[in-house]
Amino acid sequence: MSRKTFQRLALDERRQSLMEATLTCVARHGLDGTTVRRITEEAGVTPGLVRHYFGSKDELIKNAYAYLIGQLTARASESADTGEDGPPAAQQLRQFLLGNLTSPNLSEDKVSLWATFIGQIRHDPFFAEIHREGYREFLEFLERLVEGVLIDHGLPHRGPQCRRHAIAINGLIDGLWMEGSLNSGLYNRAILPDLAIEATERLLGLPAGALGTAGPAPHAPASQLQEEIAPCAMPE
Amino acid sequence: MSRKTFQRLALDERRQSLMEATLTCVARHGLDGTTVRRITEEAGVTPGLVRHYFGSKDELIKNAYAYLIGQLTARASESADTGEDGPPAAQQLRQFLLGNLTSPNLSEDKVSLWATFIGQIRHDPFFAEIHREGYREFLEFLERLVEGVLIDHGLPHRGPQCRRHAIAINGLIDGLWMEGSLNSGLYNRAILPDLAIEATERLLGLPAGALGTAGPAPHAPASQLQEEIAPCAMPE
DNA sequence: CCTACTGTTATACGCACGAATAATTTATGG
DNA sequence: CCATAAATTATTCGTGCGTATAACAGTAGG
Repeated sequence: MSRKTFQRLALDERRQSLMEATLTCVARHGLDGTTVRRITEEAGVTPGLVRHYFGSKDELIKNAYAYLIGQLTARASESADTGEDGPPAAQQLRQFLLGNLTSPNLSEDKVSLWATFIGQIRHDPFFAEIHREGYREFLEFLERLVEGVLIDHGLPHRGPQCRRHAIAINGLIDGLWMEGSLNSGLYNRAILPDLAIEATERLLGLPAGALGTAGPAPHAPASQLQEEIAPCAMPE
Repeated sequence: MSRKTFQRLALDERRQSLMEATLTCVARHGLDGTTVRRITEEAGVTPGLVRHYFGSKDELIKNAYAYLIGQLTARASESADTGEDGPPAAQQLRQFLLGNLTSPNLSEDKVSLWATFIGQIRHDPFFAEIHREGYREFLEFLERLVEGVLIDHGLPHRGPQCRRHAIAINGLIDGLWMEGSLNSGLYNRAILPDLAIEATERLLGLPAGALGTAGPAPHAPASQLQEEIAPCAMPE
């Protein structure tokens, strides 16, 4: 009986591969269905490696959560490119909303993962800390976008007011993202981007169309209705 | 060694007691930490009863979820009493917002339970069905409230428009409810009710104060702050 | 080419789980 | 007050889990 042949991987590659396999398992089978054996099978290795790289299953799962949140917030921020000579604030905010309410962020997998881990916040301060950090980053980023838009429109933009607006818009995004990802079928979720943009304009007191209400995006073609694919897309 | 003395309970009482013990366990230990032995210990009975009343642990958990959602939606609807001679629509909507963004609905336990089960939707159509029904009920109720308010203010209230408004406000409530319940400490969650009311006024295009922005509720005293304080903890 | 190192596999152990079955107690109706 | 059914307990069984340990194999330096 011969041993399995294997490949030595760099430390970070192996760790990353195990974390991604973990997220795949949690998304596919839930936390309770995620076992060390399944994770390592998904990653194509044997169970012993979990101990070798993370010490325990719990540690692996915590690291996988931090990895996921890092990806989510990074992608959310990237969608609105705030460069030195970036687009005007209104368009940045618009892209931010779009980025959160279309594929790939609007995904049943992602919201499922996200919710599963939220359920752990109460039982382990580590999860709470990761969540808090991600939320803070998201909120502050949004607050800066809001401030820029208000300035451009000559509206009052003192600190507390911007923060209140950011909290409300963030709530709106979160709620729509969740229900849209779960896709209960009560409405076509393709309406969400427009709906969020219009709602944001009203929340900020902007004139209708200030964020470019019509159509999905300046450069994208009109047919966005096509259902996004990616049934089992792993976080890359 | 003598046997444990026990009490015969009516079928529904026993079932309910087991479902509540299940929710307690899930909230306290997560789904993966919820075992038949723990559930029945919490309920003060022996593990055999799970099989007797629900057939299996999985069935028990599904029933517990349905029970939870039933409670949540019922309480949400009750908070705005829509009787024959109930209060004006604006106050009903206001109470609805308040009911969802103050204790006891704004609770870490509840959002933790809720998220845990959301994570199961993808793996079992039963959970998806329960969620869909609860969401539909919530949304339709909200839509009716919105319609009433728009009519009272002489604003356009055709069907599609009301629905869009309801979707947005529902998203807002969901998002604020979640982050507020998790209480990451980035802001005092006592500001949420006012914030939501103001945001809803803007979303619907109502004049400021139309929903009664000042103070928590007509009958409640001004000091609502006394509850959980948790002042803005400064991360870093 | 050898040797030391460590990433990786293979195997085993102890434990807690869900479920099934048997024994016993409570309630009910004539 | 007894007989009978149903509710509840007590115990057992097999399984899969997380983890620990030892054997093996790929890799690098001399």
